[in-house]
Amino acid sequence: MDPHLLRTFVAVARRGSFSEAARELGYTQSAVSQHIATLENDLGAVLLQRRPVSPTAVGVRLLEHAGPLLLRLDAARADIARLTAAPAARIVIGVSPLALTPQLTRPLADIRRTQPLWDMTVRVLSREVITRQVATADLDIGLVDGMTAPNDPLHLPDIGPLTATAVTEQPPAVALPSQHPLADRTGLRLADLADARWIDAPDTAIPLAQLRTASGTDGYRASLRYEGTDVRVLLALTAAGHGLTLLPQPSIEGIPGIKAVLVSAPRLIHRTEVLHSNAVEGPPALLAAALMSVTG
Amino acid sequence: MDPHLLRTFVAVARRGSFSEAARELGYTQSAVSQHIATLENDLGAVLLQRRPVSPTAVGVRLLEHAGPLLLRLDAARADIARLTAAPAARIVIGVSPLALTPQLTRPLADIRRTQPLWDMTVRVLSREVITRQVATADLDIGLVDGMTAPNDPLHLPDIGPLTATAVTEQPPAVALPSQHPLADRTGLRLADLADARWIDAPDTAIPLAQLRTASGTDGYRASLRYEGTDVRVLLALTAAGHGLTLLPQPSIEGIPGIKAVLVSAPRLIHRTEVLHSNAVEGPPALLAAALMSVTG
DNA sequence: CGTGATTACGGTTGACGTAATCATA
DNA sequence: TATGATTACGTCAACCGTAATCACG
Repeated sequence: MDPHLLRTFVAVARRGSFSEAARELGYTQSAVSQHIATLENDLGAVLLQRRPVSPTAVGVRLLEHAGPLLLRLDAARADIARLTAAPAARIVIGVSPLALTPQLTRPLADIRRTQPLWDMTVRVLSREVITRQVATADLDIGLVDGMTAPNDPLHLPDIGPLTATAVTEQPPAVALPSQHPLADRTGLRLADLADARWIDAPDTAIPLAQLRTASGTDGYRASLRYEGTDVRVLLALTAAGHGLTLLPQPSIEGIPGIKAVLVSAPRLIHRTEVLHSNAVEGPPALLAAALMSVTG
Repeated sequence: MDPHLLRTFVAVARRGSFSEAARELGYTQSAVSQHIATLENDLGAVLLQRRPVSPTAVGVRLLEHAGPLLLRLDAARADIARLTAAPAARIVIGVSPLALTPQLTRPLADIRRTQPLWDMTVRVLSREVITRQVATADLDIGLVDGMTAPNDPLHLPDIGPLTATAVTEQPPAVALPSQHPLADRTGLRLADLADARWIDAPDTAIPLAQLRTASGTDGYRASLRYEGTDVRVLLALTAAGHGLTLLPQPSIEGIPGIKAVLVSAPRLIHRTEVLHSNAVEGPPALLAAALMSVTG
C-alpha cells in the first residue's frame, strides 16, 4: 500500500485507462500496469476490471480510503513545508459566501493599509474546498461560515491539525418580499415557515436540509434551486417571489424590496470561523491573529 | 514521506531512542538512522534532537500528522482484508458504557440462541477506541453512545468510511440521592442544576464539559472524579452524596437510594449508534443488520 | 487489425545489514 | 570510556523503461 501505488490506482480509476493515467503521472503504460499488479497482489484482490477499465467492488472501497488518505498525506507534506520555508509576503484567503462580515473586512483593510506591499488574494469557495486547501497550503487562511448550535464548532472535514476559531456570530433571519403577509412581523419561529415556498441555495444560504434536521420536520420544500454564490442575486430571486431564504440577518439588511425578519430557531446560530495552520510567523500568521482577535 | 519512514519516526519519537525503535520494528540501529536521515532530507528539516532524542518543533508537528495518517492506512488495509477474507463465525463487539440498552441486548440474545456456534465477545471501551478499532477491524461492530441534539450524528473521529446508524434515543435524567430536596420533582431544567455538586465521570456519564457547552454557562463543577466505567459504582457514589450525575433515564431506574428526575435540556438527547464497516455478508453483517433494525 | 494492457528483461536505484567510526553523557 | 548515533560499503531486491506479446473490441 505504497502511496505511489494508491495514487496511480486513483488516477487509473478516474481516467478509466492505464495509458491515460500513465500520461498524467509521467510514467510509462508498463509502469502503471505493474503498479496495479503489485497493489492487487499485495491486497489479494482484483481492484479493476479491464476492457473497459472500471473499479470492482473492492476497488470502489479502496478508492473511498485512498482519497482522504492521499489528501492527508499531501496536507502533511505541505504543512511541514510551510513551517520550513521562508515566509513570503503573500496571503491567499479562502472565503465561503457568507463568511465575510463587516467585522472581518476591517482587519483585512487594516493589513492592506499598513502593509501595502503584501500581495493579498481573496477567493470565494465552498467550506469543504476551503478546508482542504487550507490543509494543503493552497490557502493561507480560511473564513468559513455555517449554522450550528451556540458553543458547537462548525463540522468541517478532518484533514489534519488545523486551528479553527469562532469569530463572529449572527442570528438567522428570513428574507421576505416586502409585500409578503409576514413581512411586518418583528419575529418568527422557524416552525412557522415549514410550509412556505423556499429557494434551495445550498452554496449560499443555509441549506434546507439543515432546516429540516434542526426542526425535525420535512417541510421547507424548494420551489427553485440556485447554484451560484451571490447573495444579491439570491435576494433578487426572493424579491421576485420565487421563494424564501434563510440567511444571517446582517446579510439581508438594506436590500430594496426585501424585509428581514429574525427567526427564533432552537439553538441555531450563524457562525464564522477562522481556519489556519498554527504557523507562528509570517504575514499569514499576523493576519490570522488579527482576524482571531475579532469578536462579535 | 514513505509510511515506513513515518512509522519508524513515530517509534523513535515515542521510545526516545533509535536503538529501542530498531528493536521494536525489527530493524538494525543503522536502518533506523538511515530512515530518519532520509525523512529529514526529504522534508528539509531536522525532526529530532539527538542525545537525548526528542522531537523538534517541526518533528512535533509531523507527529500530529503521522498518527492519524498511519491509522487511516492501517484502517484501509484492514478494511480491504475484511472484504476479501472468508467470513469467520466470530463477532467481536465494542460497547461504550451506556450504549447497551435493553432494546439492543435483545438482538444479541437472539443471535446467541439461533447461532449457538458463533463465538461472540463484548468489550467495554471508550467511544474513540471503539471507532478506531472498528476501522482497523479489531472490532466487528461498535455500539457507541453520547449526547447530541436530535437528528445530529454523534461526533466520532473520521478514520475511514464507516457506517453509523442511530438506533436508540433516551432522555437525559439526573440521578439524585433519595433524600435530596429536588428528588420529588417530576422534572428539572438543566440550568437549575448548574450550581449543584457533580461527579465528573467522563468515561461513564455525560461529561460535565458538555453540559457547560450545551447550557453556555460554566457551572456543573465537579466535587469528585470517577474514572471507571461502572454505572452502579457511579450511582453508589451519588447515593452516598458525593455529587449528581446526568445519565440516560433508563440507566438510573430501579437503583435503591437513587431517584431519577428527567431533565429538560435544550435539544439534548442521549443516543446510541451502531458502527460497522459496510460488509455485506458474514456473521458480523447479520448482527449489524439486526441491530440496525432496532428502533427506540 | 489496432488499440491498449500485460509480460519479459535489463540497468539503475534504493533499502538494509555488517562493521567501522564518531560523539556525547 | 561506554553507550548509542552516524557513516561506509556491499549485497540484494525493487522500480521503471524498452520492447515484445497478448487480448479484447
